[in-house]
Amino acid sequence: MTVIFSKKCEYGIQAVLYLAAHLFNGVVRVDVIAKDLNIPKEFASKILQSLRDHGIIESKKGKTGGFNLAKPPEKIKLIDVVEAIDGLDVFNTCVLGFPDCNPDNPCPVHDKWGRLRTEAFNMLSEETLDQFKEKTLLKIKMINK
Amino acid sequence: MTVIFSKKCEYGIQAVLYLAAHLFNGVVRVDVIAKDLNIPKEFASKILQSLRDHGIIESKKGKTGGFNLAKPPEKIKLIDVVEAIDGLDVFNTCVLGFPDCNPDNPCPVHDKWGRLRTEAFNMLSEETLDQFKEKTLLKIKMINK
DNA sequence: TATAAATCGGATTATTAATTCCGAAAAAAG
DNA sequence: CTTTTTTCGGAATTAATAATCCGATTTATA
Repeated sequence: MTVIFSKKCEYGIQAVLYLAAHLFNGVVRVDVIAKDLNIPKEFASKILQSLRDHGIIESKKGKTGGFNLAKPPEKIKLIDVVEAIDGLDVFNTCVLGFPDCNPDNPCPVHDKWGRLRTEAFNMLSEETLDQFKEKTLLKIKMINK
Repeated sequence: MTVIFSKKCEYGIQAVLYLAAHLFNGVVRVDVIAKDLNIPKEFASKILQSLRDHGIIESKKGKTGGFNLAKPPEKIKLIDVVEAIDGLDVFNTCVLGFPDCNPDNPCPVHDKWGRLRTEAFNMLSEETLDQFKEKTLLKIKMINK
């Protein structure tokens, strides 16, 4: 096994990209999102609720209910979703699991890995959701083909 | 939660680095390794057995038994340990969990992430265990201080 | 050859992550 | 105001990973 983000986080990112790409107007129902992204519906529901609690998306209840982004897509970054669901520990914890890995007491790969980690963090922090729209639409179109 | 390598793999890497740094001659007992690295003894035992099955380390049974590297440290890379325990899926699977993520059908971060992933793979493939000896010794000295 | 000290390996337990179930509450529409 | 359709939220279940237990086997040594 090897994971970078938890399933929750992966699905959360997918869902947020999805919502950013489906900004006509109004909300999208969980079952639609879940179907389009191949996410178990009830699981998607939980994840969306959690993203709502974190202020990234918002929900409308009742008939005609569903979810949409809480802010314009230019104001949301992938790192926000990661932070909300998995937290930012990957970017601070030793890859090799050594205790107290820090510049004064580094693990054998501390420096090299640190650089990679920073690049990864930047990658998730630099672009905003609107910049992923085209690619997201293309990808989603392919999922259920 | 967020993980890159499983605990098994983290501990496995630590143990292999440890053995490479403790190349006097002869084997090291599991309980010594486990104590020095703060790994639960029985768990360490299982992981070492698995690394032995993969030909990375070897074991000597009975009194005066223990473990040592199966090959000289110049011939072992960290990626070998990763491959043996977690496999190489992280380097081939979509970070965002999208299905069928490949150049023809890329996820929104496919290219950028691909580059990072390659760097990570190289980092684990370029250096051999002997090159980590000094750093490993320093680190281990600090763990139980 | 008996004893002590180690690994071996299979089974079990514990913990955490992933997923599902379901009744309650909300809101639109007939 | 009743029905329909949706989110809400808490509990339960399942699956995967992490960790432990323990008796059997191996080997050195007294």
